[in-house]
Amino acid sequence: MARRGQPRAAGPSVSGLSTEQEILHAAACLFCTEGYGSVSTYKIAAAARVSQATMYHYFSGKHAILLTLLLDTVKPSVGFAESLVDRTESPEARLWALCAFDTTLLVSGDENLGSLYLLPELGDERFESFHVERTRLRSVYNALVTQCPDVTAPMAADLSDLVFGLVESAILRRRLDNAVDAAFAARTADAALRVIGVGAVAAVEAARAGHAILTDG
Amino acid sequence: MARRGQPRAAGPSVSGLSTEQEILHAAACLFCTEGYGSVSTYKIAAAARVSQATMYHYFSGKHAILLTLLLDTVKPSVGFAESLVDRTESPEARLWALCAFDTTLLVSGDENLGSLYLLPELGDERFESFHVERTRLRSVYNALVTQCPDVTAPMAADLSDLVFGLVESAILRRRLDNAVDAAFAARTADAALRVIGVGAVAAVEAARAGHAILTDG
DNA sequence: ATTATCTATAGATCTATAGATAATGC
DNA sequence: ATTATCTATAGATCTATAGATAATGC
Repeated sequence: MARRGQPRAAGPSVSGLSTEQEILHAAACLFCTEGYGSVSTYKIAAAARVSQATMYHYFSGKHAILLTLLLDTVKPSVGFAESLVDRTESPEARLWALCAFDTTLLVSGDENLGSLYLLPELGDERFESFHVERTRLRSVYNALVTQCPDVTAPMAADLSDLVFGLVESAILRRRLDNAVDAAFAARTADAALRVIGVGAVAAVEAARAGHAILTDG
Repeated sequence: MARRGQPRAAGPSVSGLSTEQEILHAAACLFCTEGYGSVSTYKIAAAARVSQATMYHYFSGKHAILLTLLLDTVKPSVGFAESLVDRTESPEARLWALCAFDTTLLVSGDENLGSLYLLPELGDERFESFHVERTRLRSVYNALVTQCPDVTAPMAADLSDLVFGLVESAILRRRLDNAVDAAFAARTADAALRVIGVGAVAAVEAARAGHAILTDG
């Protein structure tokens, strides 16, 4: 199973990751903690233990690395969100599940990958396809919030933005305090239902049904 | 009132701002939209219509510009927050006022200055004094949430982080949709009270009293 | 004399490519 | 032959400083 091509000067990957994965991992770590523009291709390559030129064998430039990371991070959320649209559980239960799912993604993993969503450099048009995915995700939040019986039509857009914001604030929280416990996602989802005005009794039932969506699949 | 020194080649400021203010304004705009590491001192100087070297007359480097912007932005929040600590209104009312005040600051002004809080580059030790101020602000959120009678002690830290996150999510919202109406801050403050479990009746009274704090001063 | 600005530039760094090298596959 | 990697480097860009210049203040 040995690979083709000149061997890496620094020796093979200890983690067993492919070179491409090692580059992505190193870049994710650096982009999240030091920023995009502040990190050079040289620095990424050094962290991935390859020469700077080797990066170009896998990616056309730094922007292509970031785009890959962004799409890999957002796509699971979009996939789960869109799978909820046609389910028969109540909108509150599905919203609970979506909030808990996304919060879990944001607070798990070695790096705080959600940080990538906050980079000002994402305004660059090269990252347009990421924004398309993110907008799809927001649309599902908006659809579920709108369907909740407690939500009146004029408030729906506003409340769905507040809920979306509450979930994404997990990114900010994690920066301050990397130790987030396992139940944090459930508490965030509970708080989301309170934000849209679901009463205490209905919220308990929605949380139960939402949790069931996550566990049965 | 003419100023000393060689005149600026590009002519005097049209806006009436001092050169130093023009540099800060240009840098704020660029840092928020393009990032910190991605913006060169040359680009800031060009936007401020001075030579790149002139920047160094006012600031020891790019980091000093960012630190000035950060402290100028966070200090009004800290000042207001700490003025609330010794007031006699209910903790819910004071929390409402703080959320509304901070949200208003985040959504007003030409630039989305709150974006600066999200830059990964803030991990650099040069920005430590900003983090000290931000921690003081968080402490007031935590103190007010803890004092609310609806909040049980084991939940207090978590709920105050959720509230703090909800307020800061105004930064993310504004990036998506710069047109935020005047009542958005009040709706965010209302949502914050729901997050910590204040009942509907008590929330109306807290919002009224909180609003009074903002208007009487 | 002091101040604010400018021009010029040295030295550092960064990106992207050209071309060599060392492995496997056929 | 193909692939993955390396070394070397051209050219672009960026930071920070040195030193000149053009205004006001005394």
